[in-house]
Amino acid sequence: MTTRVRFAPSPTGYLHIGSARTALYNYLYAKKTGGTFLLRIEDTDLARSTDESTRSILDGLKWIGLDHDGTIVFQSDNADKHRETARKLLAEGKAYRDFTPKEEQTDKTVKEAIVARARQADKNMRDNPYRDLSSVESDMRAANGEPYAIRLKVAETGKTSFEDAVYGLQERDYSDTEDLVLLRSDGHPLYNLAVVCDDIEMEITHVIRGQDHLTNTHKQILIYEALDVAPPTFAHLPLILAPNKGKLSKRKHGEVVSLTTYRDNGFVPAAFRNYLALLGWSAGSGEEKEIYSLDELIEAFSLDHIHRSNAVFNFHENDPRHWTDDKALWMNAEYIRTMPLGELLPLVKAELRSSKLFREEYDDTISPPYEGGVAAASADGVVLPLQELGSRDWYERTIDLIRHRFFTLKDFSAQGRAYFSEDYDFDAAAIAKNLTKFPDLRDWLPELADRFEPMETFTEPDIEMVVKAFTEEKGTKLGVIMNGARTLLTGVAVGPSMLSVFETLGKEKTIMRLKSRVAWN
RNA sequence: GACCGGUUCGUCUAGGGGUUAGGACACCGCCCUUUCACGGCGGCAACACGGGUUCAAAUCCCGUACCGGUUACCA
Repeated sequence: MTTRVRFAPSPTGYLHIGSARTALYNYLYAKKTGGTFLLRIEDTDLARSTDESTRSILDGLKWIGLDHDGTIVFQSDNADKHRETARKLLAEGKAYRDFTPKEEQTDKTVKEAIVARARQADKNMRDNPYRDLSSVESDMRAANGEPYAIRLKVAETGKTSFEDAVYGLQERDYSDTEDLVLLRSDGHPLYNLAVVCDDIEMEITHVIRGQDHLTNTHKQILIYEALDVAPPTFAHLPLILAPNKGKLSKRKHGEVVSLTTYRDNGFVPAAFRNYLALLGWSAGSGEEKEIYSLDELIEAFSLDHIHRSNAVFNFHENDPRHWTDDKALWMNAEYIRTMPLGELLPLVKAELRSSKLFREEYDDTISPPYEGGVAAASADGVVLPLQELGSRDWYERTIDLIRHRFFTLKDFSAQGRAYFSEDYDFDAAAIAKNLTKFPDLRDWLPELADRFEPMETFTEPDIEMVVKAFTEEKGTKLGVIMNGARTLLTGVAVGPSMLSVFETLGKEKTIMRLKSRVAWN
């Protein structure tokens, strides 16, 4: 029997990172076992489900690279089958009609009711007066149009048990499980019924989902048993918690919990996927690897290395530099600086495009692509100065140069803006540290520009000679000139070797910016 | 309250009877250097607590504490 798993989100908001991780684990397990990864949208809560949420979930899955197999199942399409199943159970005497009038409740009153019920100890789960109503009377009252819900008739004694692939043997006494409602009095099928029916119909072999469903599982097993169908294997996942070890929610924690936030804030999908995979699972057995490609994850993944304890997602509110978990940020930086340039380029292109910094000549396909680390050369093997390279070569080499200190793709258009536009901002701290502190630079930098003017080849060795001679002449330190120039040329205090910056920007821009007075005012 | 889980550095984790308790992130220091959030080297830092079992417990058992989940005619 081949493995069939499903990811079954309810479209009541954006894709939560915890859900994204659940989807990832399902995907990894399917790929690992050569199985099928299905997608089911659990949209039976009509009041809260929205198409927009569905779209956002689909976008998120696509972004993080989890393509599902087969067509998407919308649970609401199966409502008739769910109702039929409930009626079948009723006809077989495994469920009963509950004529207790429905209480009108809001989310708030429900929570209050749960707390209130908690206070009454030793509640008997079988005290429903309609549980043992004769079928004759039940049928009669129903025929009279009296509204009723259908509840599963849970046996008086016994227990449900199953072997969870993560948490091991799970047992629950029937006396701890109520006669759960299968069908609402308005005919609407409820979650546990719908899930079981759909999982049976979709021939799901492994249910991999959050640990918050652990107790639901006992109810669902009861339904499987009533239906006389063997339940699938269950694997429950530890939860992802907020820094205070509480629930990670949109209400409380805002957009850090939404997958789309990471897409919109310059994350490399593979990096975030890698991070998520390691939050609740590890390869074990002394493996000290952190960076995993998708193929490596599939290769290493197994249910028995999923952790049992919840993990804290350690972001820092009100700290822009640590706005999300440090390890996620680090991993993203790691991907940006080490991934093959060819894979990074499309991501950077999208970022620069959205900031209107991308120019079509960067895409010029006439010149061969820059491969990273190797200087571009003309046909006869002579290394060409950068400014003589084609636009595409210049662009690709520049991206390769500046990516080493970037944390997100946003940095290419923010800190990296000066490489692509004349319209860039100056960091106040950088100006204070590298320019205003040395007033002489006000005259020296334009003067340095004059020294560059007559240069025929504007390459690193030549530039170095000119700058060094200039520094000695002025009797100052090389750092003063270099750092001042860096601030003026790029607007920021950090970046690659200054000689590469000069060469990358080219003679013309270098001269122009050195003479500019903008930063000084 | 009841039922069910969980507890190794600040965080993610390895280790599951004998280890100087390992790695990663963060933080700190040194080196490299014209700057730097790159790179190199190093440092700080953990087995929740109490009993037992055992020659030996972070590891097995029991209890306590704390944290989490569930307890809907929500999903």
